[in-house]
Amino acid sequence: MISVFDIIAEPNRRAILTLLASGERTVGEIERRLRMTQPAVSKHLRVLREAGFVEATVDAQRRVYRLKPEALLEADTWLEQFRRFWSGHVDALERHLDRMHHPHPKGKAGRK
Amino acid sequence: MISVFDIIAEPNRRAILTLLASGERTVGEIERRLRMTQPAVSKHLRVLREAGFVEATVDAQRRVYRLKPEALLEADTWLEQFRRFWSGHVDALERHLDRMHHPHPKGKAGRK
DNA sequence: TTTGTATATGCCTTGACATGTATATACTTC
DNA sequence: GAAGTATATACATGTCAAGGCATATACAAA
Repeated sequence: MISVFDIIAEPNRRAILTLLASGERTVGEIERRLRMTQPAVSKHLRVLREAGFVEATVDAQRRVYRLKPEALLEADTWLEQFRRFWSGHVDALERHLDRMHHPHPKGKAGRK
Repeated sequence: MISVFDIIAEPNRRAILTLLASGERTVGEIERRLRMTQPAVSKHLRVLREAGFVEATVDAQRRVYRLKPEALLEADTWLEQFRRFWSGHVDALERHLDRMHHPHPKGKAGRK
């Protein structure tokens, strides 16, 4: 089971996703737009397809690929836990950092 | 230059970031909480530190690590381009998917 | 049916990275 | 200073993924 994070770790894959965010494309279009070799594109598309990030419909010899944005939700959800740090005002961040600098009341590790 | 996406692609690294989101910790604390070996923790922390995701202060033999949340902003920013797909109402997504199904008025690729 | 176009796949090489074990370093306490 | 604690680093190893090239497959046009 490959994770969302593995998917978006690859730059070319991110580029493909970004491109598809603007509308569906054929393999050839992606190939030319992103200046990748055709096999490279096909392979990335396969990964993206099997992971549920894109889907394709057949048009004669062409395959038209289309984004399945829901798949990215998980990554966004994970980032949510950090969003509080930068969203809102700088103050919120500052207050937090401030808090971070004080010793937390956790179980003091050094048992010696 | 290692990217944000490479950083968060590693599960243990994500775990460390999540843990640090709740407050600063020493290496030993991380080690025990996440049940990783000490060298593993140190190595991931090194990567995180050099990439600007955490910082450490010295306390005798201990190093207290602390999150630098700003570093994650870039990932959040990248995801922003997809957020419109799922944010708001289902309608928004449906309308989009609908649009995606229609042939886009791009340069028809097949020049033959 | 031959030729061209569009996409997928197989094989191979290469490089990056995560981990484990062992060890070095620094500090502290006795 | 000797022994223990906390962390970093070196080295060796295994895994895995990305890319290149060649080729297979499917469809189309002539």
